[in-house]
Amino acid sequence: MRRRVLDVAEDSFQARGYHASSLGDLMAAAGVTGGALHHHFPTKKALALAVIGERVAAAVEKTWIEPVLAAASAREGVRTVFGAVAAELEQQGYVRGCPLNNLAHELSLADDEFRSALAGIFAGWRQTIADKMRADQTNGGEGGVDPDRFAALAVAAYSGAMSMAKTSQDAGVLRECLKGLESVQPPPSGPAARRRRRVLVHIR
Amino acid sequence: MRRRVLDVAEDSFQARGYHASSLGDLMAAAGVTGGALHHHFPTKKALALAVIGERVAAAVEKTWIEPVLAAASAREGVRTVFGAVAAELEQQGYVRGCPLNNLAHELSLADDEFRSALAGIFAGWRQTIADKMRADQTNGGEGGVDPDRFAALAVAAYSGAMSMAKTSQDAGVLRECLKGLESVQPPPSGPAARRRRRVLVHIR
DNA sequence: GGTAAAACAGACCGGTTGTCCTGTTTTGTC
DNA sequence: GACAAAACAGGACAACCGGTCTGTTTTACC
Repeated sequence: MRRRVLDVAEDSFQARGYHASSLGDLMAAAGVTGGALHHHFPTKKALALAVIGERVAAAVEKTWIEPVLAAASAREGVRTVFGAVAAELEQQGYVRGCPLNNLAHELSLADDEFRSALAGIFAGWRQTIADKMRADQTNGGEGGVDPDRFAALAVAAYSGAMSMAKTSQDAGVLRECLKGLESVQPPPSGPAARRRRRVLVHIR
Repeated sequence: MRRRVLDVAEDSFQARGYHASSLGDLMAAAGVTGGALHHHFPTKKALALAVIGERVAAAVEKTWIEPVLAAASAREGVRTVFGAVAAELEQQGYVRGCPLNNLAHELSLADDEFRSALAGIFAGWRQTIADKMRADQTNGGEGGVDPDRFAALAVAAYSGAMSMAKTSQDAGVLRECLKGLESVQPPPSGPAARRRRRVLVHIR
């Protein structure tokens, strides 16, 4: 029963947002009475906090963290996720946006508990990519590019691309941004640049 | 009077969002009676449409379009805007996010009129950067990088960085992403590059 | 300075929202 | 099978929301 409420809430929060999702609608959609809902989630805020902590975090984990960790490199992981998400969106024909971003925009200024919960997910997401790239570098690959910088850019590009994709209802911008991300190379400054590039070619 | 309402609405929509801004609050904050408000904006939706068309578009124009057009190059324009916004946010000590993005997330799935109005602003923004870079290229500068690709990435990176900055209440990620963007270089040409690219595509 | 339209005032209403409260049923445990 | 705790049912309610309505005042123009 608790799970049913969470399912419906997760879906409705993404499709309509937090404020536009009334508890009445959620109750009807989940087939749950007011008493039952209030038992598991005393307030609407508690419900949202649960959705963020249990569902949104899990979605990021499944969509991003796991594929990145499983990939051959950070770069490859980013490429894989962008491609997979773009393909999924194109197949389903509409774009509802990134659950994390959607809630982050609506809630992070409204309440500090919301904000820190969402910020934690963002931080973990970035750190996974950065750590992965650091591992790549100690393994001899991926010269020059700053891991934290790359991770921040990858997450920002994804989030921003999803915003535009949602607004234009067209996933094409995701592919555009991925191609742009592919062009992120270590800055060709000084003689070190040539060496780096050689290394990059080498390991492939 | 109409201007006063728009001022207050613009501010409240950015600080609290559309749904969380009640007309009662807006009336009180603007010192306007219900009748006056209803005279200028028959519905709340009409008010939001006016805010988007007159204020949000103008904000993007002033923050992005004008500086980019005035800059020596598209790249330089992007650099300038990122720096200026980061500096402004750091000075004021809090982050309310990008007005366009905030409303885009909350409204683009709710109503198609909202959606297309917001999508138009996004499109104009991207096109300005892309056109600027095309001009750079015909003037001999900026080789290799695809203008549309760069524009999409710049806008996405900015939007996404603002999302994270808003969620973490820290503008630092903006500077990180700018540094990442600086590393966007035309893909190295030559046999080595071609080989690498082939491998990358193959993996997908 | 008369007049029509626009601008504004302020009360009002139906509907909805989130929350709370009192019972009833189910579950787990000795 | 007694019994306490958790799970659930369902109504009640006070606050609030957006929208509408009827008047009054200001403005613009001939």
